Amino acid sequence: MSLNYELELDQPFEDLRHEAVLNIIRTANLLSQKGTERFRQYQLTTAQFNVLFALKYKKRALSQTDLGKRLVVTRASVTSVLDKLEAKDLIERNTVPENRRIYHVELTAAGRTLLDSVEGVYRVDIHDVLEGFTEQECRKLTQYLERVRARCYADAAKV
Amino acid sequence: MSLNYELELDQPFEDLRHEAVLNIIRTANLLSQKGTERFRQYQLTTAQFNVLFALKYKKRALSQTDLGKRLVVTRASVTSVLDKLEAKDLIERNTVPENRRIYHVELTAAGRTLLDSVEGVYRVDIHDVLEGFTEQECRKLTQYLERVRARCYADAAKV
DNA sequence: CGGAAACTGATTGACATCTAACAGTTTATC
DNA sequence: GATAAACTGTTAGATGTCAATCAGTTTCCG
Repeated sequence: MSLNYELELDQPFEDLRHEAVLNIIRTANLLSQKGTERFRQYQLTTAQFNVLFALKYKKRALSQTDLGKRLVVTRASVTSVLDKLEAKDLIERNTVPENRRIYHVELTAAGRTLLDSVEGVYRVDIHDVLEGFTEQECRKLTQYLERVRARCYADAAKV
Repeated sequence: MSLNYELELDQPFEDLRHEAVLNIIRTANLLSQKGTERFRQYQLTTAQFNVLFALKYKKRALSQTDLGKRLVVTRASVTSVLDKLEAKDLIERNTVPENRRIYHVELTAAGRTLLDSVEGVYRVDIHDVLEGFTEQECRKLTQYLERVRARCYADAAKV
C-alpha cells in the first residue's frame, strides 16, 4: 500500500526523500498502534511495556534516569509511568544507601510474570510483521535506518 | 550508531526481525523529534504543522473527518488541534449548506504565509537527513517499509 | 571546611492522542 | 412519512510526552 494511495495524492511523490521519511514515520506509527492494541489485552500501555521489558533485560541496576536514557524519554515521563506501574505492583523503587538521590527500579514477581506472558505474543507479532523478509533484507533495512539516524545526530551536532 | 550500543546490550541482537522493528520505531522517533524542534521555532507543534501541510496540498475540500483519515488520527484529535489553530487564526472552519453536519477546513492567509515559511526549512531538513542516499536506495527503503505496512494490514484483517 | 555546581526525582502546565459517550444531521428502510 | 441507523463534530477522562522548575543530595574545588 503506497503512501500515494493512502494520502489520496493525484500524482506520484515528486520527492523520493520526502516519501522515504514519511514512510518511516508512518510505518512506525502503524507498528506502535499494533503494539498498543496487543499490550492493552494485558492492561498495559506501550510505555509501561517498554519499562518492564527494559527491566527484564537490564544487565545492571537502573535508576530512573538510566531508564529514561534507555527508552529515550525524559525523567519526568519515567516518573509518571513508574507511578502507574508501582500502583499495579509490577515494579518497585528501591532506595540506594550509597546514593540517596536515586532509586533502583526492579520488577516485582508479579511484574515479571506479567511481562513473560506478554513477551511471547509480542515476539510472535514481530515475526508476523516481518514475515517474508530474508535475513539479508532485515539487515539491509536496519542498515538504512542506522544511516538515517547517524545523519540526524550529525545534523544535531552541526546546529 | 547501532541499537546495540544505544541500548547498552552486551551481545549483538539475537533476533534480526526484532532489531529491524525497533530500528524503525527508533528512527521515526528521532525524525519526529527533529521535526518538533524545527516547528517549535514557528510556534507550531507537529500535529499543527501536519494539518497546515495537508490543507495546503489538498485537491478538494476537506471535512474534519477527512483530515483525520489523511493524518491517521481520530476525529476527536482533529477537533482539538483545529481549536488551537483557529485560536491563532491560521485556519477557519467553513459551514457547508449542503451538509450541516460538517465544516470545510481552509487555511487563512496567515496560515498559508506561515506554512510557506516553515515548509522551506522543513524540506531542507528532509534532504539533510537522507543525504548520501541514492535515488535507488530511497526507493528500496520505501519498498521495505511498504512491505512491512502491508503485513500489518494483513495481520489486522486476520485477527 | 564550605560554597558552587551538577545530578535526581517530583511536580506543574501544555499538548496530542485515544476511547467512549452525546447531540445534531442525514440517510436508509419499512 | 416515520423510525432506525449511520455519520459528524464535540466533550470528558485517561495516558504519555515535554519543558521548566523545585527540593534534596552529591560532588567538586577553592
